[in-house]
Amino acid sequence: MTRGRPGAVTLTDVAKAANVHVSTASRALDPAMSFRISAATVDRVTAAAARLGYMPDMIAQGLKRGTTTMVGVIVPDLANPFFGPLIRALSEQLERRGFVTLVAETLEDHDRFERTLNHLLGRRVNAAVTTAARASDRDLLRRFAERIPSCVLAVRNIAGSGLPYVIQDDRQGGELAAGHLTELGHDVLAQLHGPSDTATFTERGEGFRRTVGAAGRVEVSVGEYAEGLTLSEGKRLMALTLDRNEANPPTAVFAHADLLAIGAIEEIDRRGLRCPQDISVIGYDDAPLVGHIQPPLSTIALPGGEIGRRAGEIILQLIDDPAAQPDSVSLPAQLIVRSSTAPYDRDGARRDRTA
Amino acid sequence: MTRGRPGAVTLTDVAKAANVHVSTASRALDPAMSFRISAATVDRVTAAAARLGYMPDMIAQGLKRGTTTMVGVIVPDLANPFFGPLIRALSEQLERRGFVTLVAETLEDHDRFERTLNHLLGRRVNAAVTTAARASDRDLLRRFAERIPSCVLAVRNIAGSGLPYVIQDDRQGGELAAGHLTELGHDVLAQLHGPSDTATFTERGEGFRRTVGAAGRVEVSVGEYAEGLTLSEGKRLMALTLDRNEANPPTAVFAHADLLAIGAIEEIDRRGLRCPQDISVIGYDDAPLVGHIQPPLSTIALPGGEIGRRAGEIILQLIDDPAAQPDSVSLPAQLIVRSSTAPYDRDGARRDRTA
DNA sequence: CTCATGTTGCCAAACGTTTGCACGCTCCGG
DNA sequence: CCGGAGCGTGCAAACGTTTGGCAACATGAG
Repeated sequence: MTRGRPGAVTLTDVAKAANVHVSTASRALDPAMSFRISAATVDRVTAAAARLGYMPDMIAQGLKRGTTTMVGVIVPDLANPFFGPLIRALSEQLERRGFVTLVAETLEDHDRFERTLNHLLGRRVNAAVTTAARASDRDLLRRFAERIPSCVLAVRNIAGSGLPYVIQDDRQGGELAAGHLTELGHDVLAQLHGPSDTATFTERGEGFRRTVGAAGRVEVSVGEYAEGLTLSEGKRLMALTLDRNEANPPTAVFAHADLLAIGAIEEIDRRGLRCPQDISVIGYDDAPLVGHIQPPLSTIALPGGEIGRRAGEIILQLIDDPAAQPDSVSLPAQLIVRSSTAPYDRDGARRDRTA
Repeated sequence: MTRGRPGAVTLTDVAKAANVHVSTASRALDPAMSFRISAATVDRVTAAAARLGYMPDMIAQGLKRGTTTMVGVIVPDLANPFFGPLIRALSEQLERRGFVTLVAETLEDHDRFERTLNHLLGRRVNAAVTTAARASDRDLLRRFAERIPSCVLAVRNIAGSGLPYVIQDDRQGGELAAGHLTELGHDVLAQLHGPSDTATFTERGEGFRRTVGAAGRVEVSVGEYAEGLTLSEGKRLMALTLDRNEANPPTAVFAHADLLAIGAIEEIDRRGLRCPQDISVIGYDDAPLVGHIQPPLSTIALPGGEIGRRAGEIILQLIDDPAAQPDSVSLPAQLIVRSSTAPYDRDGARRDRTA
């Protein structure tokens, strides 16, 4: 016995009402098939369907057609405002073609990532885009990609996965951040590093480190990574950075995410220091609202909407032609200077230190 | 012919590998049914399933069982950071029981809301929670609720829908805002009103208006509503409020959402006025980060996470027992005073006005 | 009048599961 | 030794669709 929704009107009901066979009804309602059916019949069926309020059962349809018109999107953290615009752009893009979006969160946890992937697999999604992949997920991802018609990586690329991606040039982002800070005259800098094991962040880190080195400045490091892109991790890392470098404190820090940056500023405030006068902080993402925080955050713009949109395009392209080899895209990074970064004030700093 | 995923291993494959009938395999793998099957067989089937990497097809399962273990969640605007924590709490709650979350966005648009509902209906979701319902959606919602086993309204209640809800006492929220502002000595106040036709906002408006009236203060109104909870709408409404009340400008405004408040502050800045010295602004939601903006936003806390969690609980309760009459909940509002509201400075204001 | 041709709609199988029913076996008491 | 109980398993129908194949019928040409 089935627990079918009471009152659910099925195609059979429509067919009966229109006095045709269910298969005829099916074809009449399918624009791609209705050419085989006489106009009169099509009208009759359409009318009956409308009258009864027929609504195709996507589940049955999915079973038969092998396509569920669902796409999964995996993000690390739904509470990070950066992902809102990304998800929106993506689902807007897909909705136009009748696809619906399944969102899931990993919280940077490998097991959780795997569970999520399995979930999507079991639900036979037609496509998936993940913004949460880490290097250790590579094999997982490959097995996964074999069984999902189209997968794309967004924001975070995984080398050797063979999957198309839509990312930003993270190295360039790191370089931009470093360039900005060194131009402001900062001599000792630090990074608040995003989760290890993720190309996105190692690239940012690399780009930054090299540029700082090339400029003859010094980077102090605590060798710790954020475990998530959250305020509290930002505070923690900032505290660590300050505590472990009392002898030679950095005057500028590059946080790999806006949320980390804001947490860092909070910690700076808590210690009675000021941003940007005592310490400049630059973030990454240009998430919504960060231009309004105190102080308005300088950051590297990572255009979530654009990324979502492009990822959607690739998905669609792949769905139309599974054999297509879509071009991956790497967007240029863009520096946004606001007020959380300021020139290094040698005298001001000295004054504070001796006060 | 089917376009089934290549390499998808089905229950039939498992059964074959374990030398049992497919029905036996099905039972062996279902904890609720496996008591009818001998331990040896269960082991054999489980082993085979593991070996082959079997993964049940939720689509087929959904078709047969009439349950898809999907729940839809409808929000007005994914770019509003308020909803992140809500969605997270909800999906965390549901994930534990194997449900997966479908998110959709309405952008405050009735047609879009209807399309979304139909989508969810067609996909046979087991439950839905909407945070985007408006009064004009009531009938739609009722028809919908008849066909979805469990529906709950979150954040926004719809009178007469008969659906359980998880909201906040919005009237009290409005009262709190008004109380705070009048206590600070403001004599002429204004509201930046959320979308019309939505109880949530009319309640907030009512609560505010009455309290202001009871305190003998005056509320100037532009009779316009925000069309969405966005920065730009906040700017627009604030500009309107200032332009139309040049003779008697408000010194304090109550925005029905943090995003509106931030937009308002932006407009205030743009005009060379200062918040809170010239105009106090209080928001609503206590969305992530608003405590960090400039100036730190006073607001009424609307606990998204808590609401999501409670909505999840109700959903689960309803799923376990469709006849249950779950208790709706109305959370108390809480005033969060930060720095965007300040005492009315008669002299300062007069000085500015005559300057 | 017949036959090729084309149109229209019906039949039935299939997608991968679940589940009521019945079958066959073992065991045990009478 | 028979009969029923009880257990484990297999059979087949069903969930709501889609679709290849075919039957039925009409049309027009030879």
